[in-house]
Amino acid sequence: MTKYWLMKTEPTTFSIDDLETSEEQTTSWEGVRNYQARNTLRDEIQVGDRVLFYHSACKEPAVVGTATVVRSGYPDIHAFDRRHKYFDPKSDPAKPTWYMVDIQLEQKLDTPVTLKAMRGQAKLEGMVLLQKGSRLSVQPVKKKEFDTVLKMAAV
DNA sequence: GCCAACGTTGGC
DNA sequence: GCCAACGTTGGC
Repeated sequence: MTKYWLMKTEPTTFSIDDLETSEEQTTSWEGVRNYQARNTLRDEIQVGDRVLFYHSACKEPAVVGTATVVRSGYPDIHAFDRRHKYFDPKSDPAKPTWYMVDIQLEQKLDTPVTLKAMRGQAKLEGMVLLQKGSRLSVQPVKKKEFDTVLKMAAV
């Protein structure tokens, strides 16, 4: 069954425009270094799942597009590369600590759904993103929440 | 740039 | 195993 997720990225690092201009509009989602998010990437996300693409730590935090999962969890090889910024000496290639998935752009929203707008929407009250101190970079979204966000974009 | 919230590290 | 110190996230 299709599941729904939200993935955060700082647009200065990797934005929706970067995804749009990627080959086949597809990218690997590497560099997640949080165990809870790792578990999600490794164990839960399946091909065909849908993703809200969220820009964080920027002028206007917002959901800016949607993506679909085209490859489920596999080891984050950047953790093994000594010179890479995502290198982690504790990750053993024989038993990787970190995982990634591949996502493909579905649509870039004409109207981003801002964090502010989402906070004003009663239907999104329970959304993980909106909880106090929520820092998870890969987080579950309910179907109803996913649909509500998309509806808000189509104004 | 500030700072609250959170996760991780490491001494004991 | 506790918990203080530290580093990071991310909204404002």
